[in-house]
Amino acid sequence: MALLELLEKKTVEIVQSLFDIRLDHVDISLTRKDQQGDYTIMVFPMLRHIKGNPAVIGQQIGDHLLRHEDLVASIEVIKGFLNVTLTQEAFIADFNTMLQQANYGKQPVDSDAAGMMVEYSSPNTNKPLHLGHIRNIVLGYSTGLILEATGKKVVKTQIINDRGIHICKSMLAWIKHGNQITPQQAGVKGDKLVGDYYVKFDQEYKKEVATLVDKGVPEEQAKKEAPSILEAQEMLRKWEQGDQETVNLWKMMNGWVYAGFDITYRDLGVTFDSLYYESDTYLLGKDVIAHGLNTGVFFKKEDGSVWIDLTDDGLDEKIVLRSDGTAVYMTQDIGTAVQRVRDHHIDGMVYTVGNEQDYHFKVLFLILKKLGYKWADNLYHLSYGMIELPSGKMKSREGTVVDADDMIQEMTDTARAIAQEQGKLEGLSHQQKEELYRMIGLGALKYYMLKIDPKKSMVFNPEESVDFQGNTGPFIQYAHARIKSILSKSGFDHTQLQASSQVSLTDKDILVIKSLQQYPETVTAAARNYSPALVANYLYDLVREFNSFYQNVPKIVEESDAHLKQFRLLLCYKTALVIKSGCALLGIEVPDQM
RNA sequence: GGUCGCAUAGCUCAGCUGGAUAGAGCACCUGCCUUCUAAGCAGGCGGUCCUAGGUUCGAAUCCUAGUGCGAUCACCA
Repeated sequence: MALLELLEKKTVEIVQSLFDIRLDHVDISLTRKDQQGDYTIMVFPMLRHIKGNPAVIGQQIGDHLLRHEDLVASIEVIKGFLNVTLTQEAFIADFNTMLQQANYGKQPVDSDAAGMMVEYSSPNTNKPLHLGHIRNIVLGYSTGLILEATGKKVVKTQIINDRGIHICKSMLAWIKHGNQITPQQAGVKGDKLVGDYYVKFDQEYKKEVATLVDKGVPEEQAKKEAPSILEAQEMLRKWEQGDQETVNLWKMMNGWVYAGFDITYRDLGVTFDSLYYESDTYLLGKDVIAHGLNTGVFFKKEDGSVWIDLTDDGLDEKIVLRSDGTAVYMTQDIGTAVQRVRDHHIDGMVYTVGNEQDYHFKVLFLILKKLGYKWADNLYHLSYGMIELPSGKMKSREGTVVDADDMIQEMTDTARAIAQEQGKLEGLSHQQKEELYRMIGLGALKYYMLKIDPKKSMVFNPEESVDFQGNTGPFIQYAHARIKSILSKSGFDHTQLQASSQVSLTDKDILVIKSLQQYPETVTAAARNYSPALVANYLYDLVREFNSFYQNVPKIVEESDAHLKQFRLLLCYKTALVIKSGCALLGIEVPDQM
C-alpha cells in the first residue's frame, strides 16, 4: 500500500476510535517545503463532523499516530494543519515496493473490454502538414498512450479529408501548369508538390477576381464568378459523378500526398491503427437521419431539409440534411461515428480537433445522445488552441505557415549545433550521433507542445525557436543520460532490487522518493483530464528534484557506505525508469548518452 | 448581439478535486566544472493572481456581474 493511503487509513481508524465518527475521506497533501514534515493532514474539513478546536483535534490525532512507530517519526500541529514526519523505514519500505513493480505507474491493458478510439491529425490532402498539425498529432498520440497506460485498449485513427473543392483546386492548377510533373521529377515530397499547385491556383484565382473587380464587378460576385473557381466546381461535379479521368488524377495526386505524409508521420514517430477516408464516409449518416426522423429526434421543414431543434439545450437549430437530400458536415460526422463503433470494439471516442470546432462537437455529441447511443456519453473533444506567430495567425496563402518537416529539421539542426559545441559524444558513430540529434530535437519540439495546457492558444516565435534549457525536453533527456552514465560507471547490478533499511537518508533522498511516489496518480489524472501536460510537468518536477539530489549529495560512485551506495544507485535506477516511462507516454524517446 | 474558451512576474507558462508566506523557465545579477555528464546546481531581482461583489474557518482555484483577447453562431468542410 502506498504511504499516503496507509496514512489515510490510520487516520480514519484513529478518528473512529477517538470520536466514533467514520470519515470516508481524509484530506492529505505534501507538506509545504518551508515546514517541518512530509505530509499534512487537514483538520479543518473534519470540523464538519467533529466539533471542537482544530488545533486540539489535530494534536489528539497526531498523538495517536505517533504510536505507529514504524510509520510516524514526529508530528507538529499548526492551526488546523497536522504535519506528519514519517520514518526513514517507512520511506525505504515504500521505495522497495516501487522497485518490485516493473510497470510502475501503468496498468495492463484489458484487451477484452471495449476500447477507446482516439482520432488525431486528420489532414486535408491539398497541402503539407504544418506546426498546428504537429500540436494536434503530438497531443492526440500522447493522449492515446496515456489512456492505454490506465488499462484502456486504444485504437488510433485519423480521418483523411481527401475530397472536396480544395483538392480540385490543386488538381486543376497541376493540369494547367504542371506539365505532367511528378514528385520524383521535381525532387520534392508529394505533399509539398501538391501544396505548391494549391498556392498556384489561389494566386491565379486572386488575379482573376482583381481583373473582374477592375471591370466593375462587385467583389462578392467576382469571387463566385472567376473562371478558375467555376472550373474547380465543375471538376468536383465530375469527381462526384465518378468521371474516370478525374478520379484517376485524384487518386494519383492523393497518392503523392500520402507518401509525403507518411514521411512526416514517421519522422514524428507516430502511427495509426485504422484509417478513415472522407471519400468513403462523406455519404454516410443519411440512414441514421432517416431513422431519427422516424423517432422524432429530427424534423423536416417545408423545403425538405431536415433539422434538429437544440434550443432547449441552449443551442440553435441545426441542419442535418439539405433540402436536396444531400449530406452536410454534421451528417457525415454522425454517420462516421456510428460506423466506427460498428467497425471496432469501442465504447468511446476522443476527437483531437482545434477549438474553432468546439460548437460543432458540442452539437454532434448532443445529437448522438439524443439518438440514444450508449457510447455517446463517452465522447470527448480534445480541443486545443491555435498556434500563432508573433505577427499573428499562420496563413498558408501568405506563406507564413511553419512547415512541419522544416520544423523537425530545424530542431534537429539546433540539437546538432549544441551537441557539437559541447563535444561529449565521443565513441558514437556518425549515424548514432545523427539519430541522437533527431531524438533531442524532436524531444524539444514535442515537449514544448505538450507542456502547455491544450486549451490555451500558444505563441510560437520562429526566431527564438524552441528552448533547450530549463523546462524542456532536453532537460529531461539529459537527466536520463546522466543517470545511465552513473549506473554504468558504478557497475550497478539491476537484478538486486532491494534497498537496505540500514541507511541514513538525507532530505534530498527522501524528496526524490516522494517525487517518484507521485507518478501513478499523475498518470491517472492525466488520463482522466485528457492532459499530457500533467505528465510533462510532473517529469519536470521529478527531474528538478533529482538534479538537486545529484548535485548536493557526495559522489555516489565513491560512496564508502555500501548500503547507502546501493540505495542511491537504486534511486537513480528507478528515477531513470520513471523518466523513460513518462517520456514514452509523451511520445518522447530518451537517450543513454548525450 | 447569443454561446464557448482564456486572463497569474518584463516574456513563456505551472498551480490536481478550495488550504499555510502564489511557483518554474527565459531575461538580468552573484557564486559553483584538475569531470559520478555544467543541456546542470545554489542564490538574488521581479506579483493588485484582469476588476467588483459573493460563498467559506480559509479563494489564484467555486458562484455572480463586468472588462479585455480569441473562437464560433453557413443548405463550407
